[in-house]
Amino acid sequence: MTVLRPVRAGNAFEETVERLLQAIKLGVVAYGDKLPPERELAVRLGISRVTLREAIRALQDAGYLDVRRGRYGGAFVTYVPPRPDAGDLRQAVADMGMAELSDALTFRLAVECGAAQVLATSELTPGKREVLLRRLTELNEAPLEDYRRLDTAFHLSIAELTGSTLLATTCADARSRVSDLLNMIPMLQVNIEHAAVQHRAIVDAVLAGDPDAARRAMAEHLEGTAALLRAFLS
Amino acid sequence: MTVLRPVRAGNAFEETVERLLQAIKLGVVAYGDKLPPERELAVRLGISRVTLREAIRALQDAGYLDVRRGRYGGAFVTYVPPRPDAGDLRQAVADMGMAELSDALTFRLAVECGAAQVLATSELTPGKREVLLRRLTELNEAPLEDYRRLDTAFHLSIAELTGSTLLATTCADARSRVSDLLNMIPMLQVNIEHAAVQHRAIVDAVLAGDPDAARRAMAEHLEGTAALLRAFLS
DNA sequence: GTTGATTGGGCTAGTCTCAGACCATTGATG
DNA sequence: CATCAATGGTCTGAGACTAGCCCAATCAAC
Repeated sequence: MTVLRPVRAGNAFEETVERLLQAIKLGVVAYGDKLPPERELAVRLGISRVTLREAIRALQDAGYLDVRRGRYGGAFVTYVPPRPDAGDLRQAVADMGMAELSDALTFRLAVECGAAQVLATSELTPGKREVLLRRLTELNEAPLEDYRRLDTAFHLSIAELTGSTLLATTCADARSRVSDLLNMIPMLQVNIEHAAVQHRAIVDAVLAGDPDAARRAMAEHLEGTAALLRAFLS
Repeated sequence: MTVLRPVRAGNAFEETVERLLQAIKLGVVAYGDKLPPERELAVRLGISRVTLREAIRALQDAGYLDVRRGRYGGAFVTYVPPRPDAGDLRQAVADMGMAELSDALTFRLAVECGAAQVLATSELTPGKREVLLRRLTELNEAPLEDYRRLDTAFHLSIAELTGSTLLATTCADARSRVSDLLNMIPMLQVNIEHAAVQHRAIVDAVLAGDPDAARRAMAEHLEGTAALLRAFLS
Protein backbone atom coordinates (compact mmCIF):
# COMPACT_ATOMS: atom_id res chain seq x y z
CA MET A 1 0.00 0.00 0.00
CA THR A 2 1.63 3.12 -1.26
CA VAL A 3 -0.43 5.34 1.00
CA LEU A 4 0.58 4.04 4.44
CA ARG A 5 4.11 5.28 3.96
CA PRO A 6 6.06 7.44 6.44
CA VAL A 7 4.25 10.62 7.37
CA ARG A 8 7.52 12.52 7.56
CA ALA A 9 10.79 12.22 5.69
CA GLY A 10 12.85 13.13 8.76
CA ASN A 11 12.90 15.49 11.71
CA ALA A 12 12.37 19.23 11.34
CA PHE A 13 16.08 19.93 11.20
CA GLU A 14 16.74 17.43 8.41
CA GLU A 15 13.79 18.52 6.35
CA THR A 16 14.83 22.14 6.69
CA VAL A 17 18.35 21.38 5.51
CA GLU A 18 16.89 19.59 2.50
CA ARG A 19 14.62 22.47 1.67
CA LEU A 20 17.36 25.09 1.87
CA LEU A 21 19.65 22.87 -0.16
CA GLN A 22 16.92 22.60 -2.76
CA ALA A 23 16.63 26.38 -2.95
CA ILE A 24 20.38 26.71 -3.34
CA LYS A 25 20.88 23.94 -5.86
CA LEU A 26 17.92 24.94 -7.99
CA GLY A 27 19.36 28.44 -8.08
CA VAL A 28 16.31 30.03 -6.42
CA VAL A 29 18.89 31.91 -4.40
CA ALA A 30 21.91 32.28 -6.66
CA TYR A 31 25.58 32.56 -5.78
CA GLY A 32 26.22 35.73 -3.77
CA ASP A 33 22.55 36.22 -2.92
CA LYS A 34 21.47 35.94 0.67
CA LEU A 35 18.62 34.04 2.22
CA PRO A 36 15.78 36.07 3.72
CA PRO A 37 16.36 37.16 7.34
CA GLU A 38 16.05 34.32 9.83
CA ARG A 39 12.90 35.62 11.45
CA GLU A 40 11.12 35.96 8.13
CA LEU A 41 12.41 32.69 6.73
CA ALA A 42 11.40 30.78 9.84
CA VAL A 43 7.84 32.01 9.39
CA ARG A 44 7.79 31.09 5.71
CA LEU A 45 9.13 27.61 6.42
CA GLY A 46 6.74 27.19 9.33
CA ILE A 47 9.46 26.29 11.82
CA SER A 48 11.07 27.91 14.83
CA ARG A 49 14.05 30.16 14.47
CA VAL A 50 16.11 27.77 16.58
CA THR A 51 15.59 24.90 14.18
CA LEU A 52 16.21 27.12 11.17
CA ARG A 53 19.46 28.33 12.69
CA GLU A 54 20.62 24.76 13.24
CA ALA A 55 19.99 24.02 9.58
CA ILE A 56 21.78 27.17 8.45
CA ARG A 57 24.68 26.29 10.71
CA ALA A 58 24.93 22.84 9.13
CA LEU A 59 24.96 24.33 5.63
CA GLN A 60 27.58 26.84 6.74
CA ASP A 61 29.77 24.04 8.06
CA ALA A 62 29.26 22.18 4.78
CA GLY A 63 30.42 25.23 2.85
CA TYR A 64 27.16 26.22 1.19
CA LEU A 65 26.62 29.44 3.10
CA ASP A 66 28.59 32.31 4.55
CA VAL A 67 26.80 33.89 7.50
CA ARG A 68 27.53 37.49 8.45
CA ARG A 69 26.14 39.46 11.39
CA GLY A 70 24.94 43.02 11.66
CA ARG A 71 22.84 45.19 9.46
CA TYR A 72 23.17 44.17 5.79
CA GLY A 73 24.38 40.82 7.08
CA GLY A 74 22.68 37.51 6.39
CA ALA A 75 23.33 34.02 5.07
CA PHE A 76 25.04 34.40 1.69
CA VAL A 77 25.20 31.55 -0.80
CA THR A 78 28.74 30.44 -1.55
CA TYR A 79 27.83 27.25 -3.37
CA VAL A 80 28.98 26.78 -6.94
CA PRO A 81 27.97 23.62 -8.78
CA PRO A 82 30.90 21.21 -9.12
CA ARG A 83 32.67 21.06 -12.45
CA PRO A 84 31.01 18.40 -14.62
CA ASP A 85 32.87 15.12 -14.39
CA ALA A 86 31.86 11.72 -15.72
CA GLY A 87 33.68 9.96 -12.88
CA ASP A 88 31.81 11.90 -10.20
CA LEU A 89 28.61 11.18 -12.08
CA ARG A 90 29.20 7.44 -12.00
CA GLN A 91 29.95 7.66 -8.30
CA ALA A 92 26.85 9.74 -7.56
CA VAL A 93 24.60 7.34 -9.45
CA ALA A 94 26.12 4.42 -7.60
CA ASP A 95 25.38 6.19 -4.29
CA MET A 96 21.83 6.93 -5.35
CA GLY A 97 21.03 3.46 -6.70
CA MET A 98 19.63 2.62 -10.09
CA ALA A 99 16.11 1.98 -8.81
CA GLU A 100 15.83 5.39 -7.22
CA LEU A 101 17.36 7.04 -10.27
CA SER A 102 14.91 5.57 -12.71
CA ASP A 103 12.07 6.37 -10.33
CA ALA A 104 13.20 10.00 -10.27
CA LEU A 105 13.60 10.16 -14.06
CA THR A 106 10.19 8.61 -14.65
CA PHE A 107 8.64 10.98 -12.17
CA ARG A 108 10.22 13.98 -13.81
CA LEU A 109 9.14 12.84 -17.25
CA ALA A 110 5.54 12.46 -16.14
CA VAL A 111 5.13 15.72 -14.25
CA GLU A 112 7.02 17.96 -16.66
CA CYS A 113 5.18 16.53 -19.66
CA GLY A 114 1.96 17.02 -17.74
CA ALA A 115 2.87 20.63 -17.04
CA ALA A 116 3.73 21.30 -20.69
CA GLN A 117 0.46 19.76 -21.79
CA VAL A 118 -1.57 21.75 -19.28
CA LEU A 119 0.15 24.99 -20.17
CA ALA A 120 -0.46 24.41 -23.89
CA THR A 121 -4.12 23.77 -23.11
CA SER A 122 -4.60 26.95 -21.11
CA GLU A 123 -5.33 30.45 -22.29
CA LEU A 124 -2.02 32.30 -22.20
CA THR A 125 -2.07 36.00 -21.43
CA PRO A 126 0.41 38.18 -23.31
CA GLY A 127 2.31 38.61 -20.06
CA LYS A 128 2.73 34.88 -19.65
CA ARG A 129 3.82 34.40 -23.24
CA GLU A 130 6.41 37.06 -22.67
CA VAL A 131 7.76 35.41 -19.51
CA LEU A 132 8.16 32.12 -21.31
CA LEU A 133 9.97 33.70 -24.26
CA ARG A 134 12.21 35.73 -21.97
CA ARG A 135 13.27 32.63 -20.06
CA LEU A 136 14.09 30.93 -23.32
CA THR A 137 16.11 33.87 -24.58
CA GLU A 138 18.02 34.18 -21.30
CA LEU A 139 18.88 30.52 -21.47
CA ASN A 140 20.08 30.72 -25.06
CA GLU A 141 22.27 33.72 -24.30
CA ALA A 142 23.62 32.28 -21.06
CA PRO A 143 27.33 32.01 -20.39
CA LEU A 144 28.29 28.42 -19.69
CA GLU A 145 28.47 28.81 -15.91
CA ASP A 146 24.88 30.06 -15.76
CA TYR A 147 23.48 27.45 -18.12
CA ARG A 148 22.22 24.92 -15.58
CA ARG A 149 20.59 27.52 -13.38
CA LEU A 150 18.78 29.16 -16.27
CA ASP A 151 17.80 25.79 -17.67
CA THR A 152 16.19 25.03 -14.32
CA ALA A 153 14.47 28.40 -14.36
CA PHE A 154 13.11 27.74 -17.84
CA HIS A 155 11.73 24.34 -16.92
CA LEU A 156 10.22 25.53 -13.66
CA SER A 157 8.57 28.53 -15.29
CA ILE A 158 6.55 26.17 -17.47
CA ALA A 159 5.05 24.62 -14.37
CA GLU A 160 4.62 27.95 -12.61
CA LEU A 161 2.83 29.52 -15.58
CA THR A 162 0.10 26.90 -15.31
CA GLY A 163 -0.95 28.74 -12.17
CA SER A 164 -1.04 25.51 -10.18
CA THR A 165 1.01 25.77 -7.02
CA LEU A 166 0.82 22.03 -6.52
CA LEU A 167 2.19 21.39 -9.98
CA ALA A 168 4.94 23.97 -9.59
CA THR A 169 6.18 22.53 -6.31
CA THR A 170 6.00 19.00 -7.67
CA CYS A 171 8.10 19.93 -10.70
CA ALA A 172 10.61 21.68 -8.46
CA ASP A 173 10.77 18.56 -6.34
CA ALA A 174 11.23 16.34 -9.38
CA ARG A 175 13.98 18.53 -10.76
CA SER A 176 15.87 18.70 -7.50
CA ARG A 177 15.95 14.93 -7.33
CA VAL A 178 18.09 14.80 -10.44
CA SER A 179 19.77 18.22 -10.40
CA ASP A 180 22.99 17.02 -8.80
CA LEU A 181 23.34 14.39 -11.48
CA LEU A 182 22.53 16.79 -14.30
CA ASN A 183 25.18 19.15 -13.00
CA MET A 184 27.78 16.43 -13.35
CA ILE A 185 27.07 15.70 -16.99
CA PRO A 186 29.90 17.17 -19.04
CA MET A 187 28.45 19.94 -21.20
CA LEU A 188 29.28 19.59 -24.86
CA GLN A 189 28.44 22.32 -27.34
CA VAL A 190 26.58 19.86 -29.52
CA ASN A 191 24.33 18.84 -26.64
CA ILE A 192 23.55 22.43 -25.75
CA GLU A 193 22.63 23.20 -29.33
CA HIS A 194 20.48 20.11 -29.45
CA ALA A 195 18.73 21.14 -26.24
CA ALA A 196 18.16 24.63 -27.61
CA VAL A 197 16.26 23.20 -30.57
CA GLN A 198 14.14 21.09 -28.23
CA HIS A 199 13.46 24.02 -25.91
CA ARG A 200 12.34 26.04 -28.90
CA ALA A 201 10.02 23.24 -29.99
CA ILE A 202 8.47 23.10 -26.53
CA VAL A 203 7.84 26.83 -26.44
CA ASP A 204 6.46 26.88 -29.98
CA ALA A 205 4.02 24.08 -29.18
CA VAL A 206 2.91 25.76 -25.96
CA LEU A 207 2.41 29.12 -27.63
CA ALA A 208 0.55 27.45 -30.49
CA GLY A 209 -1.79 25.86 -27.97
CA ASP A 210 -0.99 22.35 -29.13
CA PRO A 211 -0.92 20.09 -26.06
CA ASP A 212 -0.01 16.99 -28.07
CA ALA A 213 3.01 18.64 -29.63
CA ALA A 214 4.02 20.21 -26.32
CA ARG A 215 3.85 16.90 -24.52
CA ARG A 216 5.80 15.21 -27.31
CA ALA A 217 8.49 17.89 -27.45
CA MET A 218 8.96 17.80 -23.69
CA ALA A 219 9.12 14.00 -23.68
CA GLU A 220 11.71 14.03 -26.43
CA HIS A 221 13.79 16.60 -24.57
CA LEU A 222 13.70 14.81 -21.22
CA GLU A 223 14.31 11.41 -22.74
CA GLY A 224 17.31 12.90 -24.52
CA THR A 225 18.68 14.17 -21.23
CA ALA A 226 18.04 10.84 -19.54
CA ALA A 227 19.77 9.00 -22.38
CA LEU A 228 22.74 11.34 -22.13
CA LEU A 229 22.91 10.62 -18.43
CA ARG A 230 22.79 6.89 -18.97
CA ALA A 231 25.39 7.13 -21.70
CA PHE A 232 27.96 8.39 -19.21
CA LEU A 233 27.39 5.34 -17.05
CA SER A 234 28.70 2.78 -19.49
CA MET B 1 9.51 31.59 -4.48
CA THR B 2 7.63 28.36 -4.52
CA VAL B 3 10.41 26.45 -2.81
CA LEU B 4 10.67 28.33 0.49
CA ARG B 5 7.23 27.15 1.49
CA PRO B 6 6.34 25.50 4.83
CA VAL B 7 8.45 22.44 5.57
CA ARG B 8 5.52 20.72 7.23
CA ALA B 9 1.80 20.80 6.62
CA GLY B 10 0.98 20.46 10.31
CA ASN B 11 2.03 18.61 13.43
CA ALA B 12 2.52 14.85 13.50
CA PHE B 13 -0.97 14.25 14.81
CA GLU B 14 -2.65 16.26 12.07
CA GLU B 15 -0.59 14.75 9.31
CA THR B 16 -1.32 11.27 10.60
CA VAL B 17 -5.06 11.93 10.65
CA GLU B 18 -4.82 13.16 7.06
CA ARG B 19 -2.90 10.12 5.96
CA LEU B 20 -5.30 7.66 7.56
CA LEU B 21 -8.22 9.56 6.13
CA GLN B 22 -6.61 9.33 2.72
CA ALA B 23 -6.27 5.56 3.05
CA ILE B 24 -9.90 5.28 4.10
CA LYS B 25 -11.38 7.61 1.51
CA LEU B 26 -9.34 6.20 -1.35
CA GLY B 27 -10.58 2.76 -0.35
CA VAL B 28 -7.10 1.39 0.34
CA VAL B 29 -8.74 -0.06 3.42
CA ALA B 30 -12.33 -0.71 2.47
CA TYR B 31 -15.44 -0.75 4.64
CA GLY B 32 -15.19 -3.53 7.22
CA ASP B 33 -11.45 -3.97 6.78
CA LYS B 34 -9.19 -3.13 9.65
CA LEU B 35 -6.03 -1.09 9.77
CA PRO B 36 -2.78 -2.91 10.50
CA PRO B 37 -2.02 -3.38 14.23
CA GLU B 38 -0.95 -0.17 15.94
CA ARG B 39 2.62 -1.25 16.51
CA GLU B 40 3.13 -2.20 12.89
CA LEU B 41 1.30 0.83 11.52
CA ALA B 42 3.28 3.20 13.72
CA VAL B 43 6.50 1.82 12.25
CA ARG B 44 5.23 2.12 8.70
CA LEU B 45 4.10 5.69 9.25
CA GLY B 46 7.34 6.53 11.03
CA ILE B 47 5.65 7.90 14.13
CA SER B 48 5.25 6.85 17.74
CA ARG B 49 2.42 4.67 18.84
CA VAL B 50 1.16 7.43 21.12
CA THR B 51 0.69 9.83 18.23
CA LEU B 52 -0.87 7.15 16.06
CA ARG B 53 -3.32 6.30 18.80
CA GLU B 54 -4.34 9.94 19.13
CA ALA B 55 -5.06 10.04 15.41
CA ILE B 56 -7.03 6.79 15.51
CA ARG B 57 -8.96 8.10 18.48
CA ALA B 58 -9.87 11.26 16.55
CA LEU B 59 -11.09 9.21 13.58
CA GLN B 60 -13.06 6.98 15.94
CA ASP B 61 -14.74 10.03 17.49
CA ALA B 62 -15.47 11.31 13.99
CA GLY B 63 -17.15 8.01 13.10
CA TYR B 64 -14.65 6.69 10.58
CA LEU B 65 -13.36 3.80 12.67
CA ASP B 66 -14.60 1.27 15.18
CA VAL B 67 -11.82 0.15 17.51
CA ARG B 68 -12.04 -3.22 19.24
CA ARG B 69 -9.61 -4.70 21.76
CA GLY B 70 -8.24 -8.18 22.15
CA ARG B 71 -7.02 -10.75 19.70
CA TYR B 72 -8.68 -10.37 16.29
CA GLY B 73 -9.46 -6.82 17.37
CA GLY B 74 -8.23 -3.73 15.60
CA ALA B 75 -9.43 -0.49 14.05
CA PHE B 76 -12.23 -1.35 11.63
CA VAL B 77 -13.34 1.05 8.91
CA THR B 78 -16.96 2.12 9.31
CA TYR B 79 -16.86 4.95 6.81
CA VAL B 80 -19.23 4.89 3.87
CA PRO B 81 -19.06 7.69 1.30
CA PRO B 82 -21.99 10.08 1.68
CA ARG B 83 -24.82 9.77 -0.77
CA PRO B 84 -24.15 12.02 -3.78
CA ASP B 85 -25.90 15.34 -3.42
CA ALA B 86 -25.55 18.46 -5.53
CA GLY B 87 -26.28 20.68 -2.55
CA ASP B 88 -23.51 19.13 -0.45
CA LEU B 89 -21.22 19.46 -3.44
CA ARG B 90 -21.85 23.17 -3.73
CA GLN B 91 -21.22 23.57 -0.03
CA ALA B 92 -18.00 21.57 -0.14
CA VAL B 93 -16.65 23.56 -3.05
CA ALA B 94 -17.49 26.78 -1.27
CA ASP B 95 -15.58 25.54 1.78
CA MET B 96 -12.62 24.55 -0.34
CA GLY B 97 -12.45 27.72 -2.42
CA MET B 98 -12.39 27.98 -6.18
CA ALA B 99 -8.66 28.71 -6.40
CA GLU B 100 -7.74 25.58 -4.49
CA LEU B 101 -10.20 23.52 -6.47
CA SER B 102 -8.83 24.52 -9.85
CA ASP B 103 -5.30 24.01 -8.55
CA ALA B 104 -6.23 20.48 -7.51
CA LEU B 105 -7.97 19.73 -10.81
CA THR B 106 -5.04 21.06 -12.84
CA PHE B 107 -2.62 19.07 -10.74
CA ARG B 108 -4.60 15.90 -11.19
CA LEU B 109 -4.86 16.44 -14.93
CA ALA B 110 -1.11 16.90 -15.26
CA VAL B 111 0.05 13.96 -13.17
CA GLU B 112 -2.51 11.44 -14.35
CA CYS B 113 -1.92 12.31 -17.99
CA GLY B 114 1.79 12.04 -17.32
CA ALA B 115 1.31 8.62 -15.77
CA ALA B 116 -0.77 7.40 -18.71
CA GLN B 117 1.82 8.65 -21.15
CA VAL B 118 4.68 7.03 -19.26
CA LEU B 119 2.85 3.75 -18.95
CA ALA B 120 2.07 3.72 -22.67
CA THR B 121 5.74 4.36 -23.38
CA SER B 122 7.00 1.53 -21.21
CA GLU B 123 7.35 -2.14 -22.02
CA LEU B 124 4.36 -3.84 -20.45
CA THR B 125 4.79 -7.37 -19.19
CA PRO B 126 1.85 -9.75 -19.67
CA GLY B 127 1.28 -9.61 -15.92
CA LYS B 128 0.90 -5.85 -15.98
CA ARG B 129 -1.41 -5.91 -18.97
CA GLU B 130 -3.54 -8.37 -17.09
CA VAL B 131 -3.70 -6.23 -13.97
CA LEU B 132 -4.83 -3.25 -15.98
CA LEU B 133 -7.51 -5.21 -17.80
CA ARG B 134 -8.71 -6.79 -14.58
CA ARG B 135 -9.12 -3.42 -12.92
CA LEU B 136 -11.11 -2.21 -15.90
CA THR B 137 -13.36 -5.26 -15.85
CA GLU B 138 -13.95 -5.00 -12.12
CA LEU B 139 -14.92 -1.39 -12.53
CA ASN B 140 -17.32 -2.12 -15.37
CA GLU B 141 -19.00 -4.88 -13.40
CA ALA B 142 -19.15 -2.92 -10.17
CA PRO B 143 -22.38 -2.44 -8.27
CA LEU B 144 -23.14 1.24 -7.84
CA GLU B 145 -21.94 1.44 -4.24
CA ASP B 146 -18.49 0.15 -5.20
CA TYR B 147 -18.11 2.31 -8.28
CA ARG B 148 -16.08 5.16 -6.78
CA ARG B 149 -13.70 2.88 -4.95
CA LEU B 150 -13.00 0.76 -8.01
CA ASP B 151 -12.70 3.85 -10.17
CA THR B 152 -10.02 5.09 -7.79
CA ALA B 153 -8.31 1.70 -7.90
CA PHE B 154 -8.32 1.76 -11.69
CA HIS B 155 -6.80 5.22 -11.89
CA LEU B 156 -4.18 4.52 -9.26
CA SER B 157 -3.13 1.26 -10.86
CA ILE B 158 -2.12 3.18 -13.97
CA ALA B 159 0.35 5.16 -11.90
CA GLU B 160 1.49 2.14 -9.92
CA LEU B 161 2.13 0.06 -13.04
CA THR B 162 4.71 2.62 -14.19
CA GLY B 163 6.85 1.26 -11.38
CA SER B 164 7.56 4.76 -10.07
CA THR B 165 6.78 5.06 -6.39
CA LEU B 166 7.02 8.83 -6.59
CA LEU B 167 4.50 8.96 -9.38
CA ALA B 168 2.15 6.55 -7.63
CA THR B 169 2.12 8.53 -4.38
CA THR B 170 1.69 11.79 -6.28
CA CYS B 171 -1.32 10.44 -8.16
CA ALA B 172 -2.79 9.15 -4.91
CA ASP B 173 -2.30 12.57 -3.40
CA ALA B 174 -3.88 14.29 -6.40
CA ARG B 175 -6.87 11.99 -6.31
CA SER B 176 -7.46 12.40 -2.61
CA ARG B 177 -7.60 16.16 -3.03
CA VAL B 178 -10.71 15.84 -5.14
CA SER B 179 -12.14 12.52 -3.97
CA ASP B 180 -14.61 14.06 -1.53
CA LEU B 181 -15.99 16.24 -4.28
CA LEU B 182 -16.17 13.40 -6.79
CA ASN B 183 -18.11 11.35 -4.26
CA MET B 184 -20.73 14.07 -4.09
CA ILE B 185 -21.41 14.20 -7.81
CA PRO B 186 -24.74 12.50 -8.44
CA MET B 187 -24.07 9.39 -10.51
CA LEU B 188 -26.18 9.18 -13.63
CA GLN B 189 -26.22 6.09 -15.78
CA VAL B 190 -25.34 8.12 -18.84
CA ASN B 191 -22.21 9.51 -17.16
CA ILE B 192 -21.06 6.08 -16.06
CA GLU B 193 -21.46 4.73 -19.56
CA HIS B 194 -19.60 7.69 -20.93
CA ALA B 195 -16.78 7.13 -18.46
CA ALA B 196 -16.64 3.45 -19.37
CA VAL B 197 -15.98 4.33 -23.00
CA GLN B 198 -13.22 6.71 -21.94
CA HIS B 199 -11.67 4.16 -19.59
CA ARG B 200 -11.64 1.68 -22.42
CA ALA B 201 -9.94 4.21 -24.71
CA ILE B 202 -7.25 4.83 -22.10
CA VAL B 203 -6.53 1.15 -21.65
CA ASP B 204 -6.51 0.52 -25.40
CA ALA B 205 -4.02 3.33 -25.99
CA VAL B 206 -1.78 2.15 -23.16
CA LEU B 207 -1.81 -1.45 -24.35
CA ALA B 208 -1.16 -0.29 -27.92
CA GLY B 209 1.89 1.58 -26.68
CA ASP B 210 0.63 4.90 -28.00
CA PRO B 211 1.58 7.63 -25.51
CA ASP B 212 -0.08 10.39 -27.50
CA ALA B 213 -3.40 8.61 -27.60
CA ALA B 214 -3.10 7.60 -23.93
CA ARG B 215 -2.42 11.15 -22.87
CA ARG B 216 -5.29 12.43 -25.01
CA ALA B 217 -7.74 9.83 -23.75
CA MET B 218 -6.85 10.54 -20.13
CA ALA B 219 -7.10 14.29 -20.66
CA GLU B 220 -10.50 13.91 -22.24
CA HIS B 221 -11.70 11.72 -19.40
CA LEU B 222 -10.46 14.01 -16.63
CA GLU B 223 -11.70 17.13 -18.35
CA GLY B 224 -15.07 15.47 -18.65
CA THR B 225 -15.14 14.78 -14.94
CA ALA B 226 -14.03 18.32 -14.15
CA ALA B 227 -16.72 19.73 -16.42
CA LEU B 228 -19.33 17.54 -14.74
CA LEU B 229 -18.19 18.85 -11.39
CA ARG B 230 -18.37 22.45 -12.52
CA ALA B 231 -21.78 21.84 -14.07
CA PHE B 232 -23.25 21.08 -10.65
CA LEU B 233 -22.04 24.40 -9.34
CA SER B 234 -24.23 26.59 -11.50
C1' DG C 1 -12.66 -23.98 31.42
C1' DT C 2 -7.62 -22.81 30.91
C1' DT C 3 -4.13 -21.16 28.18
C1' DG C 4 -1.65 -18.32 25.22
C1' DA C 5 -1.14 -15.32 21.39
C1' DT C 6 -2.63 -11.02 19.69
C1' DT C 7 -4.20 -6.73 20.11
C1' DG C 8 -5.60 -2.18 22.20
C1' DG C 9 -4.79 0.94 26.59
C1' DG C 10 -1.78 3.57 29.45
C1' DC C 11 2.46 5.39 31.92
C1' DT C 12 7.12 7.57 32.21
C1' DA C 13 11.47 9.58 31.33
C1' DG C 14 13.93 11.83 27.87
C1' DT C 15 14.52 14.41 23.51
C1' DC C 16 12.94 17.56 19.98
C1' DT C 17 10.71 21.80 18.82
C1' DC C 18 8.65 26.05 19.73
C1' DA C 19 7.54 31.04 21.07
C1' DG C 20 9.30 34.88 22.84
C1' DA C 21 12.41 37.72 25.00
C1' DC C 22 16.90 39.84 25.23
C1' DC C 23 21.96 40.51 23.72
C1' DA C 24 25.74 41.56 20.22
C1' DT C 25 27.39 43.16 15.90
C1' DT C 26 27.45 45.77 11.81
C1' DG C 27 27.46 49.74 8.89
C1' DA C 28 24.82 53.57 6.66
C1' DT C 29 23.47 58.08 8.00
C1' DG C 30 23.47 62.41 10.08
C1' DC D 1 31.82 60.12 15.97
C1' DA D 2 27.24 59.03 17.79
C1' DT D 3 22.99 57.01 16.49
C1' DC D 4 19.92 53.52 15.19
C1' DA D 5 17.80 50.10 12.31
C1' DA D 6 18.55 45.55 10.74
C1' DT D 7 20.40 41.41 11.45
C1' DG D 8 22.56 37.24 13.63
C1' DG D 9 23.42 34.98 18.54
C1' DT D 10 21.64 33.10 22.90
C1' DC D 11 18.72 31.63 26.70
C1' DT D 12 14.49 29.74 28.99
C1' DG D 13 10.23 27.54 30.01
C1' DA D 14 6.47 25.03 27.89
C1' DG D 15 4.56 21.73 24.89
C1' DA D 16 4.94 17.99 21.31
C1' DC D 17 6.82 13.62 20.23
C1' DT D 18 9.28 9.41 21.03
C1' DA D 19 10.92 4.72 22.81
C1' DG D 20 10.10 1.34 25.75
C1' DC D 21 7.73 -0.90 29.10
C1' DC D 22 3.80 -3.17 31.33
C1' DC D 23 -1.41 -3.82 31.84
C1' DA D 24 -6.09 -5.35 30.08
C1' DA D 25 -9.20 -7.53 26.99
C1' DT D 26 -10.45 -10.89 23.66
C1' DC D 27 -11.01 -15.29 21.54
C1' DA D 28 -9.37 -19.54 19.09
C1' DA D 29 -7.42 -23.83 20.40
C1' DC D 30 -6.70 -27.29 23.42
